[in-house]
This record gives sequence, C-alpha cells and structure tokens, in this order.
Amino acid sequence: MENISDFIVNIGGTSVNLLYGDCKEKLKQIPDNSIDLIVTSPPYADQRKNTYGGIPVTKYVQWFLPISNELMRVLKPSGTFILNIKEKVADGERSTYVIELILEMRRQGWLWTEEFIWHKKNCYPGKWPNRFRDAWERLLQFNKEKHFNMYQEAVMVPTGEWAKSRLKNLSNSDKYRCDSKVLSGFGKNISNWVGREMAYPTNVLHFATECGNKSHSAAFPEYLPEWFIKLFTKEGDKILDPFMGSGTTNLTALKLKRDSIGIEIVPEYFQHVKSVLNNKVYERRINKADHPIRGREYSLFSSGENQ
Amino acid sequence: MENISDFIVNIGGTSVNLLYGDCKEKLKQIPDNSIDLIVTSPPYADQRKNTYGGIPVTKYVQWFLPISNELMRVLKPSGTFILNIKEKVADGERSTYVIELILEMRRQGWLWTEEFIWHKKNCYPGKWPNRFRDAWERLLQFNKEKHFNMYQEAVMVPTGEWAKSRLKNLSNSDKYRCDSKVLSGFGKNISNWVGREMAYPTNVLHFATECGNKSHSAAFPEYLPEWFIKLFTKEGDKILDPFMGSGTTNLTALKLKRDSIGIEIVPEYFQHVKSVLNNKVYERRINKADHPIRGREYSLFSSGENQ
DNA sequence: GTTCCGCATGAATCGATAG
DNA sequence: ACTATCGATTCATGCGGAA
Repeated sequence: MENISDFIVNIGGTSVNLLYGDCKEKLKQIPDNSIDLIVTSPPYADQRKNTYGGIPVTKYVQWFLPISNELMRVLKPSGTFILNIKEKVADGERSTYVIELILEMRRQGWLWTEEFIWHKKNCYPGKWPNRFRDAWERLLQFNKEKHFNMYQEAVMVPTGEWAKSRLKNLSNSDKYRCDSKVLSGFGKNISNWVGREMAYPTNVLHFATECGNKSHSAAFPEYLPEWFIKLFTKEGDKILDPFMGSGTTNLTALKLKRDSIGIEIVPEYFQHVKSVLNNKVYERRINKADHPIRGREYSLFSSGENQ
Repeated sequence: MENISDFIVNIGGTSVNLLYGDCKEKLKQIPDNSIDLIVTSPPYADQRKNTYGGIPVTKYVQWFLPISNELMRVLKPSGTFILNIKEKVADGERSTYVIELILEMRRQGWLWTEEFIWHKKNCYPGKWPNRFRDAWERLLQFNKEKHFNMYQEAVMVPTGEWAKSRLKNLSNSDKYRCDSKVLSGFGKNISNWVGREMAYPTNVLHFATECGNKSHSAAFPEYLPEWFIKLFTKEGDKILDPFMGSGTTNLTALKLKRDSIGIEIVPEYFQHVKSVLNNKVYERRINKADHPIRGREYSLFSSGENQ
C-alpha cells in the first residue's frame, strides 16, 4: 500500500477530507481555529497492538500531549473536544494514565468542562474473583473557553412519564421496574417519539457497543458521535477525528451534513473508509442519472432525514 | 452540647459504636488491622459549610491524606475502602482534587482497584446553558492488598435474558426497548426474582436517590452501603464510617448484623443517630417484655430478615 | 410480515505456563 | 523475578433461519 494519498470528496454539499498518516504530523495541515468539534477515540494504552503500535501505559501521556496541543491549535474558541478513553486494569489495579492525562492537559491550557459517562449496555463478559464486568467508559469534554457552542434541544429525549405509562399499558404490571426516567440516547426511532413530552438528557449516556455488526465492527458505535455532533454543532460546521478508524465519526458527520476531516495511519482502515465514500458517490450518481424517481431510497441524501 | 460522649450499644448481638469528634483524632482509638470495610462519603469540597467548615478545593487533598493514612492503618489487609466522592463544578470547570487525591493515595500505598459508577436514576433537576444534569458519582475502591474478601454471590441480579423475555411476553412489541439487561442494584424486591437465572452485576450501580424520605435528607441512600456491605463483608464483620452523618452506613450494618463504628463531629448528627439507636433498644425491650408475640413487627431484629 | 430461537462475537481480566 | 502468550470465564446484541 505504498501509494496511498489524501482524499477529499463532496457529497450533497458536504465534504469529507481523509488524511493518511500520523495525526501528529497531518494535523499541521489544518489551519488554526478552524474546527468546531473534535470527537475521537484514540487507541487505549496497550490495546490494538496488531493495528496500532500499542502505546504502553508508561508512555501514554507523553505520547498524547503533543497531539492534544495540535488539537487545541486547530479548534475554534467556541469549539469542543470530546475524548473517549478508558484506563485498563492490569494486575488487579486500575492504571492512572487517564487521570494523569487530564491533569497534564489542564496544564496545557485545556478546560476540563465535563466528564460524560458512557454506560455500555453490552459490556464484555467474564468473571473474576476480585472485580465485576467493566460497563462504562469516560467521555471527557475539553474546551478552550468557558463559553462554547451547545445546542441542547437537538438531543432531547422523551420523558420518563410517558415511557413509563407506555410500559405500564403494555405490561399491566408494575413489578417490572424500568430503570430510567430519562433514557439517554434512546435510539434510532427517535421519530416515534416526536410530539411527546421531551426532557434534556443527563451526563450519563446509555448506548450499546456495535458488536458482530458488519464486516468491520467499530468499537465506537454510531450513536456516540451522533449524539455529540448534534449537541455541539449545526449543519455546515466542521468536525475532526484524528483517529478515524473505521470512519464512524466522519460518516455520521456526513449523514448529519457536517463537513469533516478524518486522519488515519493504518492503511487498511484508511482505504476502507475511502472505498465506502466512493461507493456513496457512485450510488448517488447512479441514482441521479438513471433512477431520479428513486431518490428517496438513498435516505442519506434526502433532506429532512435528520429529523 | 458540651457534654457529648462516645456511645456503644449492642442490639441483638450486633454492636454499634459511635465516636464523637474529629475523625482524624478519633481514628487513633481504633486498633490496627481491625476493620473489614470502610464505606464513607466525606464532605465534598466547599459543601456543607455550615456543618463541616467547608474544606476549600485547594486544601482538600492535604486535608484528606492524614485521614486516609489512618484508615489504612485500621483496615485489615483483606479489607476494602469505598470512597464516595464527587468533584464540584466551579466556574464552568470540573475541579481536579478528586483525581489528584487518587494519585496521592496511591503514593500513600493504597491500591486503586476499581471505580464504580453510581448512576443516579433521579438526579437533581435543573437546566444550565453549558451542561446537563449531573447523574453520576464516583465510588472509588481502594485496597491494601491485591487479594481481598469479596462475596459476589450476595449481590447477584436477574439476567437480561429473563427480563427480556418477560418484557417481550408482556408487551408483544419489540419497539420499546428497556435500556438495561442487567440492572445493577435492582432494588428492594430482589426476592421476587429468586429462582430465576441470575448474573453478576457490573461496576455501574443504578440506584435511585432517596427523595422526601425522613426528616433529614441523607445524600447517601441505604442501597448504596447495603450493596457494598453485602459484597465485601459477612455477618459479624466490622464496618467503619469515619464521616457518619445521619448514620446510614451504621444503621444498615446493624440491619445486616455487622458490627460498626461511626465517627461524627457535628453534634446534631451525632445525637440524632444516638437517639435512633436508643429507640431501637427501647423498642426491643418493650417488644420482649410486653409483647413477645409481636416480635415480628420489629423486623430489624427478627432472624432471617436479611433474606 | 411477524416472532422466536440459536449462534458468533466482542477496546476484558486473571492465573497458569513457558521463555 | 519479570515479561509474553494462552485458555477459561461470561453475557448482551443483532443477525440469520425457521415456524
């Protein structure tokens, strides 16, 4: 894969720009203060050794700090940086590199404004004598300024009362106690709930990981970037994922009509996202040329799809 | 309240020992390696100024470290320390004293073995322009040794499969998706589920806060210490809460037949717990002397109540 | 079209075994 | 002693195929 080159495509007025290489270097191509939202999930320490190098716990902070420094440069003052990360447990103890990273990033100038909890519905199974299954990850929010863009209405969820009554009607038994008043990230069929009472979510998100999905299983479920993209950007804004992976963030940005940049160092991942995007262009051309009447089938490009 | 003195009571073979004063001093009365479990929720920084003096954010770590040092001394090598703590948000940013405390306690010799997430079902309402409601708190687990006592079977919960099939049977619709398969800390009526398939919980706990409960609103719901007491101790073990407050930990320990020690510096809190305990003794005496047949009414002391 | 059952598959962790 | 690899453990999910 010696001749891989950067790639840009425009689909329905929305651009996706793929940069191939080490994000620490490639970030230099991005202008200052040009990004509205960074959503990323870097390789965790000692994970993904086969694809990424597998950054050891002891080197993680010093490996990440130059990258976060560049991220600060490219982010707009009104922008937000969402970092999905999780410390590993080794030898019976939690490693501390994540909380050390938070402290160092603060010294770097970042404001640590929030810590969302991603409560994973389907966490990895297993049994050990000294611990239970790990069912959550950190979603750290960093900002450059105290005032940043936030569109809370975009992620409202149906209120518990209505959901509760629906459950009661169906079950005619109150012994089963559904465990949430406000279900953060209620799911795909949000349109079903339109017109009902809505409430703001909390800082605990409740998504499943996508496992055994398609050919490639992204550890980063689509719901996750979608939620943050809706919350922190509007149409036409620019989103960056410096550890693109299978491109979930960028494809979600495209779906939601936000321009995006993705950086990836692993050639297989890079080429895969590129081919997915090329397929979309191809489908769109076929669609326009031969079957104009079938336009709606490709819901990705139909207006109003966001709702 | 000048003449408040320490207090010990034995109810049904279980002792509760209340120590009045600053826990940093009072802890010295407790022998080395004598405690099986410490569960506590210390005053958070800048909170409860009226009662505790309000430790400022900048002094919090240095205030807590001498206490945690004493706690390490009194804890058995097989014991566990559960610390319920929450950083405050000040001026739009999360304080870092909690994660700094974790790092310092590790230097002190503690093992940071786990971070449970307490997902509060009904968190404090409100709306802010730059953040959502805070619906979780940290429950940090520290240990002295890598091998510690843990009784996982005591906190098992019904499996998702069973809950799922039950829900499906009742609802004949799969559009409504309840958001958890294994509900950590499913609630009081755990006995309803006995005989079904059970699974081990995760490290995300899912309790409601007790709202509108008694005269005083304890921020610490009973479920929380109960879950950890069942998980980390057996009957007859000794439990310590160095910041007793309204005594939830100690009263729960009594209910579960674990000896306990509670330390409290605020006279009103101390006297309140003392009077609650005295009432229990009184009720028990009345019960035994005059109404032996009504014994079961005072379920706290009836054997088999734990189940 | 539904609903139900069976199956593979995970950002996992520990303990034992091998260099 | 210290690292590297491997097997055992475990359960929610979404898929395919069958009634």
